[in-house]
Amino acid sequence: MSDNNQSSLSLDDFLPYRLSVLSNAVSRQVADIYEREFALSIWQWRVIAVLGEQAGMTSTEVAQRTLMDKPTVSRAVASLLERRLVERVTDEDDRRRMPLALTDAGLSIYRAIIPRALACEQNLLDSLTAEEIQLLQRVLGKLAVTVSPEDGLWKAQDV
Amino acid sequence: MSDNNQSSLSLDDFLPYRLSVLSNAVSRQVADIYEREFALSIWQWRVIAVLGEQAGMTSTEVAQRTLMDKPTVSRAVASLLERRLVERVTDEDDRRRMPLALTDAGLSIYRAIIPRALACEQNLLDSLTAEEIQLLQRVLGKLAVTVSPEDGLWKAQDV
DNA sequence: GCAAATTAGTTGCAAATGTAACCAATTGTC
DNA sequence: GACAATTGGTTACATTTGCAACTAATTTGC
Repeated sequence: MSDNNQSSLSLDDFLPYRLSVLSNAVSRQVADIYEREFALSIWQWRVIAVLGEQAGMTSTEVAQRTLMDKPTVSRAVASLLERRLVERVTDEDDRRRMPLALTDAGLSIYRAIIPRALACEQNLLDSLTAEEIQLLQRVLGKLAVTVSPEDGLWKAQDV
Repeated sequence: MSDNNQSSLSLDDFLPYRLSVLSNAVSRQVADIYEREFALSIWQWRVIAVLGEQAGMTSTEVAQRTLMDKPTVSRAVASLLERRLVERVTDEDDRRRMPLALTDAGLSIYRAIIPRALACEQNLLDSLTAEEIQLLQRVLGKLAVTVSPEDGLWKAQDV
């Protein structure tokens, strides 16, 4: 927070480190919800989250959307299929594509997690003023564009 | 960035997700420096970074400081010892403790990386105004306290 | 001053990752 | 319409990971 101008680096003041530390702490809080209560991995939760937002995505689309790599999506989907939280059909117009959707069970888990996750987020935001929140959102957007201008944002690891 | 009040969640607007995505993108940029040019893993780089800041720490202290777990530190230190970037002595007052320090080679790598890392950070900050930077620092601090009040901050994964 | 409990650090092992190789269906090109 | 190139998706394999068990040195309690 002090001198990040020339040749000295204090890890604690180093933005990438601070972001990482914060992001991980926040992720852990959210993870407690879906891991502990629903036995979902981060990846499984992400698949559910995007399918909840938009049904009918294929594995590849989920991967692009969430920045998971293909094998990770494949495995997450496999276990979700097994648990009957997700179902999959073959697109007859292009039989390589296999659009996914939440089952009723998957949807109800999705709906159970959402308010918890939002409450968790709200808990964080409650420590900030309205101006700070607004500015944080703007700054995160700006930084995201700066680091990966191509895709506008996106590059993740743990929700 | 829109409605995160009640029952709908847009992953893109979800703070934990945004933080994660951003943090990972930023980490990747920094990682390019120490991985590509110096063949250091994140863990190895972190050990070097803290020893560069404060020599004489033991593995356990490094672990606490950087939130790595003990085996990870142990392995990172082992490879750094092998590459003669770090040296280790046995504390004769407590022969379990083995304080670490950078060798000359380690120090010169440290010094080579620092300006690159800071430039990378600066590149990010350049997209923000002075007020935004100041406020970002404050907000990150507040959020860190909110997520993990005990240790004030700390919980990381990739620099 | 000795046994139990603690602490520093390492190692074993099982699970999670990611890269690359892979199969299958589709598209493009000639 | 056949063959190369592409794309959706899975599988194999080597590496990384993190927990738990372990050894060694030290401290505590009695």
